[in-house]
Amino acid sequence: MRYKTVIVDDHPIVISGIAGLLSDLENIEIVQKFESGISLLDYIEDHKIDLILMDIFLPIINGVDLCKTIKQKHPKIVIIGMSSQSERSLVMQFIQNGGNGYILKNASFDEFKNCIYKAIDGEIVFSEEVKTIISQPLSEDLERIPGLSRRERDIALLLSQGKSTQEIADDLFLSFLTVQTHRRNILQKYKMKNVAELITFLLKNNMLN
Amino acid sequence: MRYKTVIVDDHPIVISGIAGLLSDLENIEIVQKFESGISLLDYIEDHKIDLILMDIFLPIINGVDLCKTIKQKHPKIVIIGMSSQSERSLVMQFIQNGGNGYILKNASFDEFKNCIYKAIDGEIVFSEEVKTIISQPLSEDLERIPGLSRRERDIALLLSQGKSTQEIADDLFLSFLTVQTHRRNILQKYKMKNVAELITFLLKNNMLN
DNA sequence: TTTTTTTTACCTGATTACAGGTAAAAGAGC
DNA sequence: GCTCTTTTACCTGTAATCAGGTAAAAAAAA
Repeated sequence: MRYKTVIVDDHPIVISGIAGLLSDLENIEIVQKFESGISLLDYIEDHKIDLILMDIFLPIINGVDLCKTIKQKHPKIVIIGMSSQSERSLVMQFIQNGGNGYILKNASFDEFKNCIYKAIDGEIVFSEEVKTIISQPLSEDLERIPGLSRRERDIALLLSQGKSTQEIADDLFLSFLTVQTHRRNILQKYKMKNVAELITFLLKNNMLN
Repeated sequence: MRYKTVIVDDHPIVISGIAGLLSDLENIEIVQKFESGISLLDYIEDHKIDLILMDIFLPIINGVDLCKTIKQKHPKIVIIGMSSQSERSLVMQFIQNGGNGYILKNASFDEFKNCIYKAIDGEIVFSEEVKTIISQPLSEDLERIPGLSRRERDIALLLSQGKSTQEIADDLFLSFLTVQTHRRNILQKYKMKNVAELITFLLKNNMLN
């Protein structure tokens, strides 16, 4: 049996690179290439597909949402995500939305081939560098940081827009004193001296938006 | 004459994609492929090269510095930069350091071919999307933003670390009042209400570090 | 249901930031 | 030389933040 495979990437060069790589694999058949997720969604309704290799950073619709949409209707299709750089949270998000694996584009040809074969066999696969990314920071980066509550995030966002305590209170229909308490709690939670340090911290850790 | 060409990219897939593309061009001969700039610098001393296609985001040494180094010793080599996303300032920097062109990786095969041919003929070339990037934002993004002076950047950096006016004054051996003046000037320059808004602005525009 | 977290709210005092105006010395550019 | 920008510095007053303690609804989790 030959696995009907499609490639989704907004870089023509990358598509041709992957296509060249996959042409070595006998039981993989490339049936189509796409530069956006929209065109893939059209195609998928009328054609049988077994395997999808997709870039995560795509125009219009991103890889995570694309994966989720496809998996809802076609759970049997094996989907492998790719990107140049990667963050732990992004990889986890992709897997939680049904992805069968994640490969960094700096992976070697052998890594690519191994991952694809294992994914077809039903395994969840990661390229080497992805493995180190998702295993290491678990103890320090994500578990150490408590995370903002909904209200705290609202207030932090308004703080980053330069609003004063009074303005935030007016915006959220709260008492001045309530907002003041939230401010203090946020600062204490991360042991920050003032909003300046807090916002630097929040922005660098992508905790706003 | 066949142009001796090397490709530098830390993604094996991209290398093979470009190699596949260039194999169609009769007067281009790919003599070597590299995953980092260091190995290229070694190679270049002992071998004749006419054309280099290089990724800008490389490990250890970045594309801009690599281009500068090569051009100092070998000004006749034609160097074309590539990247996935691009900022205006980065493209300009690359050209100012001797680059002969810049192509976004989402360019079509035809764009790639055209750019390479024109670059060989001595032109400075850009792919379509790069052209729009470097022409459009001139009036709003870059010229509108005055930029921080050295001292202002020092102070802004310490502010982002949560330091108070007095602490900054102590750190930089300045009067409290001097730092206060700088703070006000920075806020006025960008019409920001307070440090919170300022730091959001500076970080989002990569104006710190 | 009980427990924990979140959200709401108040009081006080010390510290700091912000807005206004002013100005001289040093350096860069023409 | 002159001009513009930058860096340095001072004074005053108002407004806002920060740190301390306290506490009761409301919501979420156990």
